[in-house]
Amino acid sequence: MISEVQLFKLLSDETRVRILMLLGRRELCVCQLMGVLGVSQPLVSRNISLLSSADLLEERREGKLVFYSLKRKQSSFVARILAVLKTGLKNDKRLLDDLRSLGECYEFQKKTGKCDMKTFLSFMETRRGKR
Amino acid sequence: MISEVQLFKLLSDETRVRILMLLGRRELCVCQLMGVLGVSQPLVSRNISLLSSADLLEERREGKLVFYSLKRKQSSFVARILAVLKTGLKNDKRLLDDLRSLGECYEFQKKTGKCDMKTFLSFMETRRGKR
DNA sequence: AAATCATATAAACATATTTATATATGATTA
DNA sequence: TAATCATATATAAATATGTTTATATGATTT
Repeated sequence: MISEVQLFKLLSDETRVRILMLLGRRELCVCQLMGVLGVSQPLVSRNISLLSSADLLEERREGKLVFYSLKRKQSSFVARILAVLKTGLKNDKRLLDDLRSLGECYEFQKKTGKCDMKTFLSFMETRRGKR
Repeated sequence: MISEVQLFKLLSDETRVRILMLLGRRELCVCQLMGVLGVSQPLVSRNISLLSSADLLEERREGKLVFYSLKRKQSSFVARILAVLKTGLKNDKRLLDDLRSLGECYEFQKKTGKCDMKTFLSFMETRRGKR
């Protein structure tokens, strides 16, 4: 029962759920998550580390960047819970907003060709300001 | 997203999960839960109250006893998560043990004809001692 | 090699949660 | 109505968690 309860503990934080849902779509580095979520870098790193400890994530290094994504192969329990969660959040306002930000972030990257944290963050700031 | 995260928060405690799984089988009063779980009365009451606040339980008064059970009609999200959880815990040692205790508790009640907290608890104690 | 950048970790603090202890409520029975 | 029983709640102590600030690491570029 411990592992099941442990999973729920991880899912009982909004930031982590948002991260999981984003990483389920596409791999992202910490700075991109910062931009999309609008939270501090240590907070992203900390939560990533918690999720990693539970073996939920995969990581891939590319130069200085570390790209994280949701592990494809999960235990059936984890897979089922995440599937239910994904369905349950299909129309969640906050998550839809995150996904939109993710799209914009992706466009911005394609345009600038790199993941420059500073410019990226300031871009996300102005975008956020527009709402 | 708040309600989903809130549900996970409730499920991130072993005592509450055990209570939920038991109440999914059969309605139980606080003193029976105490006996089966082997935890204090205020702890049972507190967790029952948390679960009730989230509208997960039904209650039925019968004299001094209050019988709780898992609400039949749940939101589809809650229903799905609980279903996955139940499946995931099908072979959980602790839960199997609880269910066995529940059976014995039920037998004891049928025999004595009432839910007498004192005698019931001491009965469960001796039972627990035997292992 | 020095400077810079992305990420990780540590330390400190605030807040929340769990649990136990003590007490209150509300129903029943003597 | 006094006593007892089942349950609820208030309080307090212990523990855990989330978040920020500051610092460290490890890689890259100049």
